[in-house]
Amino acid sequence: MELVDPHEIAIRLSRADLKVTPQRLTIYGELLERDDHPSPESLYHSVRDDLPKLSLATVYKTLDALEGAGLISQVSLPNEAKRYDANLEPHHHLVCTSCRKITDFNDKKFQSLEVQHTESGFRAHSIQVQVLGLCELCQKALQTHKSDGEGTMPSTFYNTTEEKNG
Amino acid sequence: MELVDPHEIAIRLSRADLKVTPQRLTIYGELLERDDHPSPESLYHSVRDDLPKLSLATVYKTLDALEGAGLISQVSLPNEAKRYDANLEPHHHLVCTSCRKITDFNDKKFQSLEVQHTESGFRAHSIQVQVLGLCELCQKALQTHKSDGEGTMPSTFYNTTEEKNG
DNA sequence: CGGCCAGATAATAATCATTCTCCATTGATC
DNA sequence: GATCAATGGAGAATGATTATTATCTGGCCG
Repeated sequence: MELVDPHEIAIRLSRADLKVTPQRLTIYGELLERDDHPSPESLYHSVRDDLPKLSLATVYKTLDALEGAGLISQVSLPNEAKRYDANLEPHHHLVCTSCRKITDFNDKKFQSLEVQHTESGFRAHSIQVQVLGLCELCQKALQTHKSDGEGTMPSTFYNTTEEKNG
Repeated sequence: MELVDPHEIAIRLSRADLKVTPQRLTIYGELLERDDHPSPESLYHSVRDDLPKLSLATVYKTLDALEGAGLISQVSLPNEAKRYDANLEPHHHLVCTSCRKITDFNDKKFQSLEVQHTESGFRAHSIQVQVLGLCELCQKALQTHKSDGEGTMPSTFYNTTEEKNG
């Protein structure tokens, strides 16, 4: 996603009043390099080459700290482990309901949505949009294996606000 | 939310090829009457007057079955238990980041969002919008207790796609 | 009417993600 | 170098959810 050198990462940590440690440099650096919105587990496995002694709990703590400091954010799906995102620019997500890949997604129409709603006294401060569907690979896979009875499709995932086109 | 008589509920279950049982009638009926998007736990407690022997696992299974049949949907928040919604009309949600109340939300601008995106081959089929902010009660509570250092605000909840107004 | 089958339910154990507890380590400051 | 606070590691504990297994219920066949 972004190529950020360790020094820059260190600066960001310091600015956020987080102590600069190898664990944080590595985990945050890894997250910055990836654009697949990894889970804590996934990050844990990714950085074990660099930090063989790292414990999973530390990954969780580090991600909590980074999120608390506003350096990263969560992009979580129902019925799944947390996923994290180091891209702080306002953007939304394409979510593949088959392989669950999450892709960043920018669109003027969505970008410009205002959140000044005061319905029933609610004061909005941000908005999240998730576009659900099938990524290119899963479309192909489903076409190829159509005779399998669509078994690749998870049975219960995201039923809210289906478009009514049928 | 809706007042649906047991007979109507029974019809819906039958149409969905679900056997009509007291548990399902009660749980689905309860969910239809509520507009707070309850969790399985919450539903479990709500219906214990009617079904004292009900087990929590049955609530989960019933909700799974109803969701699988397309009669209800999930509205889940990160770091929380599942929440369910019996309102199948296309709509979105206002989420209070303090008390986590979820309110249904309809807006033409959001309603009309098309999901014909084919970015990088992605085929969209539905869209979810969550508007995050503070409900009326929590706004008041925060104003009243301002001196408490905003302690009412959960530290980590939904950092994605903050509006940049400040 | 009594037994049988399928699906539904209850009770309980198991699983998974996540968090907590407790102690060791580190780094900054004196 | 000693001290204090923050951090990290190991593993236990927690909470939500799911799986397992046995029990129950209601329709159907004789």
